[in-house]
Amino acid sequence: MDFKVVEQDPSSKARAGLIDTDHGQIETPIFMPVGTAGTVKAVHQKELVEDTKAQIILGNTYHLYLRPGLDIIETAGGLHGFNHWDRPILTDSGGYQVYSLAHKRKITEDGVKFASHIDGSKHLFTPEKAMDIQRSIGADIMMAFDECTPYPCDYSYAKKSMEMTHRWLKRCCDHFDKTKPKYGYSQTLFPIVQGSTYKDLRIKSAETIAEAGREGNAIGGLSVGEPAEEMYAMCEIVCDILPEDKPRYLMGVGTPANILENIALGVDMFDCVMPSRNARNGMLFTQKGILNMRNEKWKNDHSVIDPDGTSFVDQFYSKAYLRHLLISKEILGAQIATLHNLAFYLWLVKEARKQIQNHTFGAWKDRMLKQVTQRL
RNA sequence: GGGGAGAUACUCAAGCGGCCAACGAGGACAGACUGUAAAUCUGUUGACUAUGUCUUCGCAGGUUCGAAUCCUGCUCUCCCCA
Repeated sequence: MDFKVVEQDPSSKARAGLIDTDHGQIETPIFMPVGTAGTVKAVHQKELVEDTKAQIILGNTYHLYLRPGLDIIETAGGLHGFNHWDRPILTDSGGYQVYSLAHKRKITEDGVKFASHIDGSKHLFTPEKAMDIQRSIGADIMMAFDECTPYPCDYSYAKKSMEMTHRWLKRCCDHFDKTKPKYGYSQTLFPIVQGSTYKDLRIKSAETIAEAGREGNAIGGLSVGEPAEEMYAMCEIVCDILPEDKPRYLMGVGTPANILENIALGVDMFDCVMPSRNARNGMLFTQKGILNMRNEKWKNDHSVIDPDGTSFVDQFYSKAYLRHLLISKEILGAQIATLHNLAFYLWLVKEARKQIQNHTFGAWKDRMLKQVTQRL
């Protein structure tokens, strides 16, 4: 993997960059749609490429390991061969499941024992195993195995957890470095900053992660319920420590406003289930604000979904029709809404990149922030 | 023509003397969702001059301190026999 900053915004720490992988180039800042189980829910690969303009998607170590299982993915030639996405893939390590499935797992120094959410079977995830699984999946960007701490999180726990995540990182790096890619293209490993909402812990963690000297760095443990201002504060501290010449990936973020604010702090990569999940639940994000498409006010509104939208669905279908589909729980409703939201998120980061290159990012960001947070 | 069963809020459907403005489901309406246990979850859903009052359980009477619940008549629906 290779990264270079191509333009620095003069009014903030925002930058436009390029990531090169063996599966192609990624223009940053970038939003990466989440495809946990090997699919970005409700969207075909063809639509993902041609309509949403996705450049890289996520997969999940925990979910894919449990189902369909690594033997099947390896036989297919890795996840790329399995789902026929031929662009870059990033896999989360299962660290988020340590948080989201907290009541189904037990943490020890060795690793995390999960009781499968599917059948209750027990599975021990260690840093080494997380590397092995991601090698088998064939992710272009692999994530270190960490503990995503909850919010609020008391200081002593946050510190202990962070220190363990750092020890796990060492094990991840060692194991990554002594194993090889399985499918003939290169893979890289991103370590993850933790430290909850504590400034000193975040500083310590960012320094540790920077010292690991990997090709890119991630910020985790945020957007877990803390106020946005705390997220920004932590992100700022961390971004200032993480090396400038490597991509910074803020995990699990966020709303359009969160993304703009964090781009301004120097973040290059984002992922979030929000555009896809909320789409399925009837929420549309647009330049002009947020629409709850299930609301009665759209019932007889036959104007196009989003006149500013870049997806074909935006001008092709009406609000009234989309509302009908969503209310009726018709599958097409989820598909249209997801296409719209992902296309919007990808437009947002692409436009941010353009504004950074034009040195107009600051004013544009302020204007967008006012708009995207509106409730329509 | 004879016999039987039933009519409950937008719909279906519990309740069968007081704990009933009435279980539950659907629908409708609103909200939540941030490295996806999520095409999921939560709340509201008779009216109002709203920590209380009023009007509701086919219609009209009656019994009772008290009725959606018991009695009488009527209207309508469904089933079986002729």
